[in-house]
Amino acid sequence: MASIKDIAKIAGVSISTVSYALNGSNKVTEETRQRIKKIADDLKYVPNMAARTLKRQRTNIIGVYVTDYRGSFYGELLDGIKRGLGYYDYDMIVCSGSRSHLFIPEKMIDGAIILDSTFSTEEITQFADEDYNLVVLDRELDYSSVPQVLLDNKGGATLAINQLVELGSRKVFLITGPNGSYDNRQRLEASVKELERFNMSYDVINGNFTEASGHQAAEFIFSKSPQVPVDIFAFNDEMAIGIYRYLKDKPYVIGRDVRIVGFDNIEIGEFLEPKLTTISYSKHRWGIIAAEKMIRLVSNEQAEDELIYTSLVERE
Amino acid sequence: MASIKDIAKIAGVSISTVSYALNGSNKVTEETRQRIKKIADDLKYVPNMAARTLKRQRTNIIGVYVTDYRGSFYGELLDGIKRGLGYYDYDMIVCSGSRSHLFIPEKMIDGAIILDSTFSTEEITQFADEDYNLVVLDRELDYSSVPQVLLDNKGGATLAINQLVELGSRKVFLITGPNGSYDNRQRLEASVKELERFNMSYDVINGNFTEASGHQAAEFIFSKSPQVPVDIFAFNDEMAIGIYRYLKDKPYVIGRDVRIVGFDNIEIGEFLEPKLTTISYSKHRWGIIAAEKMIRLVSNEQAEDELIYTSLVERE
DNA sequence: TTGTAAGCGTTATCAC
DNA sequence: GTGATAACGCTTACAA
Repeated sequence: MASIKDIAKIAGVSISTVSYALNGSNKVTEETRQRIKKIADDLKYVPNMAARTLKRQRTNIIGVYVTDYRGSFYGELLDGIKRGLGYYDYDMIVCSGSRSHLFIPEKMIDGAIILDSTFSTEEITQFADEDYNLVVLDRELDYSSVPQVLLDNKGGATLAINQLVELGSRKVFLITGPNGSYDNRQRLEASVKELERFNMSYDVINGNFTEASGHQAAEFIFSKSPQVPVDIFAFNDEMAIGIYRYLKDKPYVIGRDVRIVGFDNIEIGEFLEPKLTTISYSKHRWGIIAAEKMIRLVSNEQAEDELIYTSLVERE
Repeated sequence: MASIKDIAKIAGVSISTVSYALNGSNKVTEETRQRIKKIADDLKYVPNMAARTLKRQRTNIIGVYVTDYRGSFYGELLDGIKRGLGYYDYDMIVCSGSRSHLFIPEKMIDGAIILDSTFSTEEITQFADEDYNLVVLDRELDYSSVPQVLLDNKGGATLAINQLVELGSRKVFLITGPNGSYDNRQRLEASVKELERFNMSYDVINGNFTEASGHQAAEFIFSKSPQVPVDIFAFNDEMAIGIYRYLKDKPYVIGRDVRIVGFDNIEIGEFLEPKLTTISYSKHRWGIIAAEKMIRLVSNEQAEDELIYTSLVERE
């Protein structure tokens, strides 16, 4: 509410003196600084963001865009980003929905970290052409100015297939995500490649990363009374959970008659019975690295693409 | 990048004409409006947020403050708030961490919806005194200008106890949240009151709403080889999950030897074996109502407190 | 119907 | 060391 004008009036100095005093310039005596700071505190002065931004042409805020707020997937990632940005005195806000895409050209934020399928790649490249600072976590882009921090989906899928191979699998059901998803395409490509290397047969069943689609896929598989053991690589854990749910009142025993590998290592997996074997990676680290890339961008430094490696979590 | 100045220059008009044309004022001919709009589009003009805010003195953005980003708890709530605000042309950003509290006095946001224990109640009342628009979801406050949208914790706790009573319970273990939590205190108070009404005995075991503390509580209870059935009211689902995990390799059978009621109805509950009985409420509706209160505030209308009612979800 | 100009709250450049 | 003052990009009352 109070502005530097008010402070200046009370202190009997000009507004520029107030500004200098408050911003720690050495152009003002220690004594006046103290006096002015005291008045500012008494008035509970806080600089107006809009005015400061208008002048400075930056906000020190980074926007993180997510597809939606649901799911236990984002929490750790956001924590990581926030931590990474905090080291460098940047604030973070989390946004979702296409209206908030406007924050970018409006210059409300100094940069955007994107894990949000409501951004079209075209939209992103347009922003990139206009020199906004962007980091993408959910797609490949042929834009050297937009660093990508991507999951090593191929490595993860290869690990998953190998695990099934080691268990003696002869045939694998692949339950995929939606076609539009970059992660899905990568996982599929690597899985097929690895399966063919071992000369194994496989069936591709289209899912869409939701628990419901996993349930459906299981229905499809088991309604044909397949030969046990049935081996399944679900391209994410949520779909694997759908399979668990389908099998709950069926005679098939998970771990013996059905072997499932998931992807993402979401929290629930550990509470399933039996615990879900899955492909894991550090979401926290993913966030920290994304933040680092963004910091480099706003500092006008070059930022390289980076891969987040995966590992197999073998459970029951 | 392009400003109305650029547009004015190209169109050969003054900046005010551009502003009028773009803001749909009827002070300019349809013809010039079209011409100017065309140029603006070509230049990909987007108004600068800081400048507009500085002039208008509002941002049309509401900040939602959460304690942290983890847990599957917030997703639906945020969805609800976003939906509720969207109806009225307000944007929403999600914030966490004490640094971002500054957004409020900086006037970066027109109001704050708070579900964030890092706000002290003193801080909130100070902001309220300075006439910022606040809605709280996580505490009681004697401030008529700050509407509260609270869970009916007492109703929920009463339901939980009644459920155990109906199952024939004689004694109940209450596993609480942290002392500082308003929700926890309410649940405890109502539970005790209800238990005493039925003349039942009970033990209070201090937890802190984390899964780990639920696990510990279970360890404490079962290490004393208690008389079965053991009846437990865990003040949230996460702690109930901790109990499940503890009991996994123990001889006690949940549903027969141990009966547990949780609180919150988080998603995981349905995948536990057996499914978790819990106290439920619509997080989505909670969010929508919180948004409505905020809209009333920014419209300078009176907003009443409101309670979000709970129900028992009886599972296995 | 269009243009001029003041003002929003800061920061920063220049005189003094 | 301090004070005027221009500038950031926009909206809007008023003048033309």
